Amino acid sequence: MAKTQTRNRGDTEKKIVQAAINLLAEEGFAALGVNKIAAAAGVDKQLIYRYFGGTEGLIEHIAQDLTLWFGSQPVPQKYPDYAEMTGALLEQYTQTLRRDKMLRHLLLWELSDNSDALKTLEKSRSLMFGQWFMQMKGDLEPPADVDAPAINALLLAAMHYLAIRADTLGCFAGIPLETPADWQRVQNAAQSLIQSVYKKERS
Amino acid sequence: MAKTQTRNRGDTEKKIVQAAINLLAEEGFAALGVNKIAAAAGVDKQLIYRYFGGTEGLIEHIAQDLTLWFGSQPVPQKYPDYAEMTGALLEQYTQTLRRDKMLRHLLLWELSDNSDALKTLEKSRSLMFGQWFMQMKGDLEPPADVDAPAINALLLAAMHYLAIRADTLGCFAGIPLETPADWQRVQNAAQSLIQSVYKKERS
DNA sequence: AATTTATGTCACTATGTGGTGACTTGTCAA
DNA sequence: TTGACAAGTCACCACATAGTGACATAAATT
Repeated sequence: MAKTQTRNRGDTEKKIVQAAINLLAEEGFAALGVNKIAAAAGVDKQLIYRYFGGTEGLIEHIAQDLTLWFGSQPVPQKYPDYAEMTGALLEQYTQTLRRDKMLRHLLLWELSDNSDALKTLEKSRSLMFGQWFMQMKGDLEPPADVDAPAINALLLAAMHYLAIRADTLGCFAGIPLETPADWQRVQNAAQSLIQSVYKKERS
Repeated sequence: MAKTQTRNRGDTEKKIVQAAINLLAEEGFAALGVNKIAAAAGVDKQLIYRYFGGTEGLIEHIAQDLTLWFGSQPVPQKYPDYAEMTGALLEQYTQTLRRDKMLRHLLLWELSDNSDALKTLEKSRSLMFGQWFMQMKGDLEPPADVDAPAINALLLAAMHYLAIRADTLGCFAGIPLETPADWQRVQNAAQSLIQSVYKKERS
């Protein structure tokens, strides 16, 4: 059989990182302490300090793993105009948001904590999102009389908030956020906003 | 001089509640522990257990104070149509959101915690907001072909997210959220969405 | 004035957290 | 085979948290 070592730094490092990611995905950032991570990894917490320099170092280390995690977005297509492209992007992104509990935990974490580790993590994630957007955008341009970046930010922000909120309250402003039908309604509302603001008049 | 008692349950109860509210306003819900509240109120924590039954009971007790706190919204006016009214409402609410750090802390708390106390707090706040909305709405009606409640929820959700996010990251999706000019841009984008979706065609 | 009630104070337990020094032991090279 | 270094283990510290029992004293009641 293969040479199985009882002591292997690389393996335990992976175990620690994986335990932290799982913990974040399942219980949220509040559970991300040295003790819990060590317990979840089946490892002494001393090793977290030795190999990563504590929780902060560990977070910085898993940042790249996380950004890669979210980098696996669907393939870009060609869209007829800016409105269609924005609509498709928002729809896709919202579905990802609804499926990936870890992403929601991460976004909530960004809202709650302002440590340096989180800032770098947000920065790289934001960068990767920007690249994805540019890829989908292609050479499409929004109408000159609307502030497309601000409008995109508004709609993304709304989806972020509603997705996080669905985990705890399950509704917002009288709009339920539980069933797929509930979310279809939200999606439709967002699409109507996009359509009307970008195609309000085709002179 | 007035009869000043050194021992007065009513006074210390008020001190405790006020300390909790101040703590929430300044440091957020993470600081809302029995120890910190007692220290801030200059009172032994034992009294918190005796009078309120611990932190949870205290939270339920201050819920009404908080809802009253946010109930002091500006006077409603008359607006020509639904779009104008919605726009004014969103603008007013966003300004409140930007000014009141405690409100932001409360909203973040609602996203992070799903205890029963928070649910009741959210419910009463939501109810009060609904009344305020109805008061501003009057007999105005949105166009029949748009899902106005969902659109309102989207825009409010966006503002919630951006307001909370401004406290930590200071920007979102490439849109800065620091200066009044930054926020004016966001407001303009929201207004353009409202205008276009409600007035897309006046056939 | 005496007594009872309730208000306030203190000390303490139990638990969890981040963090560190000292120790044993496996692994690999000389 | 032997020695050295790294990997892993354990015991501890200091601190903060929630929660409780026992006690002193001010205030109200008799």
